[in-house]
Amino acid sequence: MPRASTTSDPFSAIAEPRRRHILEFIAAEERSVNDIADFLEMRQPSVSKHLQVLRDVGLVRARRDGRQTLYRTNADALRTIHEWSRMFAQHWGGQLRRIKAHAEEDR
Amino acid sequence: MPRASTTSDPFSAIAEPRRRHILEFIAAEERSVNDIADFLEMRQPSVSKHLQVLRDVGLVRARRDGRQTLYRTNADALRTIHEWSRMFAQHWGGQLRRIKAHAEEDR
DNA sequence: TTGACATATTCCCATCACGGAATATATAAG
DNA sequence: CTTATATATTCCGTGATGGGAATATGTCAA
Repeated sequence: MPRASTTSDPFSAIAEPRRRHILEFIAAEERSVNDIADFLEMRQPSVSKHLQVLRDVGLVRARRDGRQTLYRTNADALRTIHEWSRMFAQHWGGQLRRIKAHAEEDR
Repeated sequence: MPRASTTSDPFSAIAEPRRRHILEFIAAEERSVNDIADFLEMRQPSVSKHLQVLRDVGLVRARRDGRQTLYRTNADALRTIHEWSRMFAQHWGGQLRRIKAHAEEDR
């Protein structure tokens, strides 16, 4: 049986490096499909398909602006992943101070 | 082209729900292969194969103890994922902000 | 309408991940 | 050494994945 469907699980969606790159690029501000394609040196159809996957799992949102479609991250969905990985924080190495600092941040 | 090899990237490794379950189960204390298989109701070879993947990307460590092999999480590796998802933290709770900012709905 | 631009979708295909079953290896006990 | 237990590995079949190419859809301007 193959991996969990990429269109039903944020963890699978970010398994693809290209999709992580897209998320990183649009994190600061919304971008059009071609902006993404140009910056990441990908073909437009490939970008559109990745964006569709990211939309299906709720990791990005889209907004029409004339002929363009602007995409932005839905950071709240990425929070799921952050929370999950946080489960292991108690075993992280490093100073207690750093762990405390993270605890404060996540509040 | 398929997804990035599951044996080279922690993000791909945790894309599989079973592997996340394994990580969750052994997070508290190290466990043997059969303990994992019993608890998660999986076949032993399947567990061994998933553990091998997790070892290859450094997410778990193994220790021989007689006939058993005890596995534990390498939480520092999971920290990579935590840090990556933290990149989007500045936009968390942004749902309300966005609703205020844009009256128009997505697409 | 026609044409240019922007994005989405469809089809094809090589690749690879997963589970199942069988088997191999390793360690301990008798 | 032989046997039982614990885990690892191999082989196979099925099915999802992502890129490429072509095409479709959508939007604006003249």
